[in-house]
Amino acid sequence: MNLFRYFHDEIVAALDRLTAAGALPSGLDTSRVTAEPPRETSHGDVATNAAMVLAKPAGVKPRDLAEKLAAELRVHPAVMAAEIAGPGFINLRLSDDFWAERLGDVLREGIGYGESDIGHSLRVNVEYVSANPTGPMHVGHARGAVVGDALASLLSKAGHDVAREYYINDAGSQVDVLARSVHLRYREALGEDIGAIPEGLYPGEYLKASGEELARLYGPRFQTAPESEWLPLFRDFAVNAMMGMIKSDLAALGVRHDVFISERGLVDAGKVTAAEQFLTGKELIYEGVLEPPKGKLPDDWEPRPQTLFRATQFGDDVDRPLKKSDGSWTYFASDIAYHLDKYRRGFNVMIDVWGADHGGYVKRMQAAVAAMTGGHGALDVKLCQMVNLLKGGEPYKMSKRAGTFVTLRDLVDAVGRDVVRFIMLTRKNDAHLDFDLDKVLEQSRDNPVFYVQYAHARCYSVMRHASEMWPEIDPLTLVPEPGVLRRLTDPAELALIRLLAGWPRVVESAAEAHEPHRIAFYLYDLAAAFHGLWNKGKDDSRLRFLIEADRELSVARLGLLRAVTLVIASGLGIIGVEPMEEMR
RNA sequence: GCGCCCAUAGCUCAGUUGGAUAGAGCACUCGCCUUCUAAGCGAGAUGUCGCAGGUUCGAAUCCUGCUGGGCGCGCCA
Repeated sequence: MNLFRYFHDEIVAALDRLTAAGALPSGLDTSRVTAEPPRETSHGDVATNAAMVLAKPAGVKPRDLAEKLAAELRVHPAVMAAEIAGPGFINLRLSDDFWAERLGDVLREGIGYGESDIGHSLRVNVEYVSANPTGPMHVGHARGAVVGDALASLLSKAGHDVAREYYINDAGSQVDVLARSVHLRYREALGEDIGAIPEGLYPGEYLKASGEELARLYGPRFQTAPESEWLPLFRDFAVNAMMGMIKSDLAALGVRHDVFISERGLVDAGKVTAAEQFLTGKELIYEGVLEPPKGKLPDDWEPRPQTLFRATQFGDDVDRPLKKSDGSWTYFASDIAYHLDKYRRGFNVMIDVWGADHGGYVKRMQAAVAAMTGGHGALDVKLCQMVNLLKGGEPYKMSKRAGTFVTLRDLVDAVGRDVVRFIMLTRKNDAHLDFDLDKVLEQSRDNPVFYVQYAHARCYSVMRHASEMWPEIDPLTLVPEPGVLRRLTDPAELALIRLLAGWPRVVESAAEAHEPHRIAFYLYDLAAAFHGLWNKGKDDSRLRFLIEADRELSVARLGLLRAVTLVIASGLGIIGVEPMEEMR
């Protein structure tokens, strides 16, 4: 239950009653009425702007409307007080019983607490990673991988039917370069001295294994053969090998995809041609010559007729080419086909997670989606900014001399999957992220991964103690009676309950905004509130969780602890991090 | 030159889709602390929300124009 959604509905119902009683004119638009947590907790539990938003259309003064609405809301059994404040806010204070019931919700619903149906099982397609199959993934890919994976989990939790996709760019010239690079390694494996890797080919050592494998499979058969005889064969082999490596790296990060779509597969199936014909049928394609970019003219620029898509009709700055001069499709053309394919597979909502260096590509893709779906499909692109690797506060130098760079696998091996995943969500996706290899392993409050994990582990520690103290109690399945939970009356305890009760709203709003980082920030806040309560117990022994002389109060507090573990585990589940029960 | 993203406390960043007196951590100052798990706790101070206009009951948030930084700009993906 999202209690703010609940009270929003209660407020609208109260307004309807006022309308029915003739106190308000009929036909008021209540779409701008909100029910939110007040910024200042001292203002109460739920604040609504209803009186301010409706005063003008209703032709009454905000405070007069607020008085009537507040009186109506006070009738609600959970509303202890409805106060009018500021320019016309109504602040609701909810009863302790109400909060005890919300805590009961957490305990009854367990790990599923916070799940929502706002997605209405609508299908959403999240495409992420989609790294070129030409080499191992680097640190930058890790961010997109985590953001996409967590976003997919988040949308799922919010009630969407989510597909996680990876688009394999295996049709462009880059994979031909890959094939040639592997052919060189193949000759090397056959005993040739290949010398330095020529400019323009991939120099990485990781291609040696593929070269050796091909040498075993084919012997010297293609050693001096013309390119046309081996290129497709070597290309497919190498792409497969690279995808195997990428999938294994992703598995190390705990990132998974439901579907892998091959660009070449789309081309071979004629889907790019079909997309072009579809757009041609809408008269959105023409042969034309583009203006050169102003200010910065490429050296070899010359006017050239091209097959262009009328992107400008859909908000882009210029029309965009679909074909290269050799007649093959541009990446854009096959990406249009890919997104049309997604749409035809039933995804009206598409989310792509890209690196920020692809930012200039967003408008044309959205233009294409708008054109192909007649405005019925929506594409949201999440651009992930760069990750700066640091060590001890200093930039972490990659060793170019050795030809190595920091791969995703290196990173996971160095600090662990869970750390990588959590840290990647400690900034919103469009902000630069500093990743300090030392700091993320620190055991301190500055390290959010540790701080959240430690809160979870501390709860388990107390629950273990409780089992020793009262062997008949199972803290892991405990659901205390409402009357017992009502014994939680300390302001710090109630604040923690309020935070827990806010979890469903966090899930919903983060899902609506497509912003998984909000989950990480919420978990940090929750951990801080829990640690704060713990620390109060140091000063005041009456606030310790377990009080041997008061079993009932201890049971209530064990319920609170269990709720904390459930919500933390639920949030970490979205991020893809394993909650720890012990941190020794 | 054009487009997109960003600009919030000394530092690193949140800011609930337009709400009330803009928050947290670090650093700083002053106290306390040897534990239900140690990786500390409490209190204090900190702002031209880049600048200038506009929209309205109300703007860090939306619009316009500047300034500064990042990314991109026809056959790479």
